[in-house]
Amino acid sequence: MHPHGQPLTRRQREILDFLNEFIEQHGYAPSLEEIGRRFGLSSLATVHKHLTNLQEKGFIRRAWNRSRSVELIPTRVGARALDLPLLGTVAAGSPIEAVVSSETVGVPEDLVGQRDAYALRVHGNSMIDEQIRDGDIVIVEDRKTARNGEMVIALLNGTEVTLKKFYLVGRRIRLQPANPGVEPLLVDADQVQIQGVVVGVLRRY
Amino acid sequence: MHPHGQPLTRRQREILDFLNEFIEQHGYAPSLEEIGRRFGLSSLATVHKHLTNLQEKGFIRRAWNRSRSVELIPTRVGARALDLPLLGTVAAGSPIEAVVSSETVGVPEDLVGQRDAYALRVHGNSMIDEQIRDGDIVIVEDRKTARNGEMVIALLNGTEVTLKKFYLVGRRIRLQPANPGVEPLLVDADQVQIQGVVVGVLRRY
DNA sequence: TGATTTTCGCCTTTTGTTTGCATATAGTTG
DNA sequence: CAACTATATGCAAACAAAAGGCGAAAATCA
Repeated sequence: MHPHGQPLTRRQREILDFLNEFIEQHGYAPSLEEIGRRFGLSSLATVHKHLTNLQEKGFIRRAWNRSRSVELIPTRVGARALDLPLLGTVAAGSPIEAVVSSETVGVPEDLVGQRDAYALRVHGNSMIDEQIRDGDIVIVEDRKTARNGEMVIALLNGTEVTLKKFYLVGRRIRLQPANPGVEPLLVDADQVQIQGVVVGVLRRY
Repeated sequence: MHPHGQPLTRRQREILDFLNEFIEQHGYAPSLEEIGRRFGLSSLATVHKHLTNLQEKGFIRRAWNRSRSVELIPTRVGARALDLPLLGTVAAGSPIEAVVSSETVGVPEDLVGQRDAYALRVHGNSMIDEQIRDGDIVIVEDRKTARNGEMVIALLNGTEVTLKKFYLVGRRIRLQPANPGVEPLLVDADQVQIQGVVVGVLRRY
């Protein structure tokens, strides 16, 4: 459970939580006074002692006598991650907005196979019935073919790009929206081009 | 979160942010005077010292005595993934089944801070209203404290472990289930222990 | 030459460190 | 159990060093 050394006391845990939160928010560490104020401690010596304890237990690191120099010691890094390009935004029914920026998203490598893949940010709640919400990132495997039930990025008539579920019905293709209120599309196979298949979803809170 | 060397102070962070923003907008770096004007500094020596500090900490690079020569050192070297332990299965209302197996899950490092975290597999569809479905993996940051609206792993009376949304109401804590049909729990603060906060969701198709 | 950057003292504010003392609590041992 | 020990937690004050700041002069670049 704890990749670090010894277990923490309640107080130490609270302080560590605060450090984590503060650094996350501000981009720099709190001063001893700020820590003390947060916990109602009137003496900086107390805070200093706590930090020393956290350091000895291996949870933080400090430079000597340096302002705001506490650093959290990161958890072990093990697996590799792929840096997939974040190609744009997609919402059911509207075309992908291509993003010029070279934004990338770190993705665990076992989420995507050997093939090429990219990421799209989901816009709107139209896929909510597939448990995909606004802001989520979908991992798309770059494939031209799909199997029944897979969620695909489909290009219709060379213009419209949508995110729908894929079903092959005879010689036709049914594209089922995630939203049950919207009618499914039934089109000829040569009018739709599969751009990719959704293989994963990533959400951060 | 900081792939660079040493941590920054507040002022240094502000100046670095400004550099970042300025270069982004103009395509070239600001002069010392422009930096000083932005922060109300009347002496360029002050600005120069700040830049020197930022350089020593490895955040910027400068050419000697050349105008507007500050360059930002790219912040992310490469995407890594943490190998988080898959500690067990959780379903709202039922305790976590601890899994002894040393299964791990690759998680993009920017999904979790630098703090301890672990993963839980979600069982059942009781969290479906939070767009979390059966089989999803939630990333849990190991924290003892939570803020309102966060989804937490809560230990009740030392026995029952549930996944609920956290709200602090006066001296009490309201634990709101994801399923709207289930009544929220209102308990004293000392009867509930936060085991962690959900910071991300991972799904593969 | 003009616009910038560097360097040099000197100052104030912020921040971390240390020392001394006190209480609570948990674990250990006679 | 009582006594002992170690650790965690806390306060207050004194101290030292880093960070932040100033103005002016020197050095460079274009």
